[in-house]
Amino acid sequence: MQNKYLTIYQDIVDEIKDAKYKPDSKLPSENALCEQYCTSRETVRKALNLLSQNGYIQKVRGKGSIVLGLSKLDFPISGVVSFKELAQKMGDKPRTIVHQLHLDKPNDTLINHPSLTQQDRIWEVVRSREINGEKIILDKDYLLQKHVPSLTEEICADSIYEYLEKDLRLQISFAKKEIVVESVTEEDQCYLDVDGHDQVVVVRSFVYLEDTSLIQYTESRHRTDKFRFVDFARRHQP
Amino acid sequence: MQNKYLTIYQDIVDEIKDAKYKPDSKLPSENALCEQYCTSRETVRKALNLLSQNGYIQKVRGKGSIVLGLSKLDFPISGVVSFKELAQKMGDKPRTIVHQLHLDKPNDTLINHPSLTQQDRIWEVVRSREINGEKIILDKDYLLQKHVPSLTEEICADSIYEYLEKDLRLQISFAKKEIVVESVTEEDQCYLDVDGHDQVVVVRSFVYLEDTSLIQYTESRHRTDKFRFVDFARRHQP
DNA sequence: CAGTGGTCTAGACCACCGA
DNA sequence: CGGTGGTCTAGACCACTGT
Repeated sequence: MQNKYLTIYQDIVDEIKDAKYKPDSKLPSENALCEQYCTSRETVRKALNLLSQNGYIQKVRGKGSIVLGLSKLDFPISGVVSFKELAQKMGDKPRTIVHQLHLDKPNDTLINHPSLTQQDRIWEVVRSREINGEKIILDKDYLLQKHVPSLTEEICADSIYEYLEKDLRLQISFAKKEIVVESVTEEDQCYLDVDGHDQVVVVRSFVYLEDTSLIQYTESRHRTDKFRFVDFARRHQP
Repeated sequence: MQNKYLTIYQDIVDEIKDAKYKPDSKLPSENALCEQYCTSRETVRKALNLLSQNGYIQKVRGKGSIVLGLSKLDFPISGVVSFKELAQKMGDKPRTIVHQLHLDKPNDTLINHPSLTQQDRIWEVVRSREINGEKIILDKDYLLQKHVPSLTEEICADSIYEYLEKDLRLQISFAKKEIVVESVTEEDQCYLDVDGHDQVVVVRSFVYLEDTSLIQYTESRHRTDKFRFVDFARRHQP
């Protein structure tokens, strides 16, 4: 069995999704949940804080914990999510076309990164993502060979993330992400159905492992008319 | 004096910014911090968790807390941030031009929102934001009069957020945000220096108070060449 | 007022890491 | 092995909400 507080968290998430706790209604009080789960209050509070951070509830002092409308469900991208997870949520038939896959020296973007030395070799992967028959995303991935010794076309056509986490047992921890709009390049025109657009949305991410070492740099280029980024943001006081 | 754990948090943030704790070095252990701040371990851990959530450190079990490179400093937008806060970080001279300010019935976007009734009246504010002499952002704000009884041009030209939080003492709690790219409208051409662009980045936000009631809907329309969204995302396991 | 969530304490045991 | 962070407990006091 896993953590007690994660169990409670998952339990309540399920109950919210099953509408046993309805939006705008209140969760049982923390003390009540302590009894229900036979645990201490701090443990219950850990679970509730997770629920709050992930947008399921809102805690109000002196009143209780209010269940929010199901914000999470229509979150295409938020945090670090892979294309496969995303496509599955959208219920479409995704297709991935691998255009390039080879080892190379670090490029200009990576060469100065502190986690890298000149000797490091980088897997360079270029893929188009197709949804409903249209190539709307161009993904350029750069993976450090010291963390990912080998890589095949089959893996790239499926999901690199899944391979990293399930097979290599690597723990992705966090990512720094930038979203900007840029002009289409020749490469975009070659690998995307640009459909007359002259700009693309570019999402650049540096992805890190639990020990804070860089494992991947990604440039994800989206056709502007198909791009949507949804976020749930708490105003942090500190 | 404020919270003990917030004090510790702020203290360490300052020390990271002053380079007393350097990137890739380790923070003192939790037990050491307990002694240093004369407090219990859970309190220290609360502060460290905040640091971790905000991208200052990365905790590694069995090793310690590693100071990350200063990610937060070059974050133009992340979470809920006002234009004034943003402009100040960029060190530019911002200017706000108020084009419209009046009370009206809820529009199509708001009419079906659960926090609203047909009787509610909405402050409608249209403003251009100018940086370095160019009008690059068009902000369309809709504020619920039941939460914001009165509004003046002076307030809108300064900062609505500051007025809400400092004067009205309202606690902004969270926001649901969407980012998409759309074609420029006539209104954009009228109030923005579109400069030949035919698309804008649109950030739509629903802003909520601590009691989960809606206070504001905002449409922020950015010239694509000046838009940049930076995010620090942790992969959440649960 | 009683009940709620927010903070804090002083312990405990565990899993993990490095020497 | 000792030191680290991760989890958990059983209490305590506080600030806030409603009635």
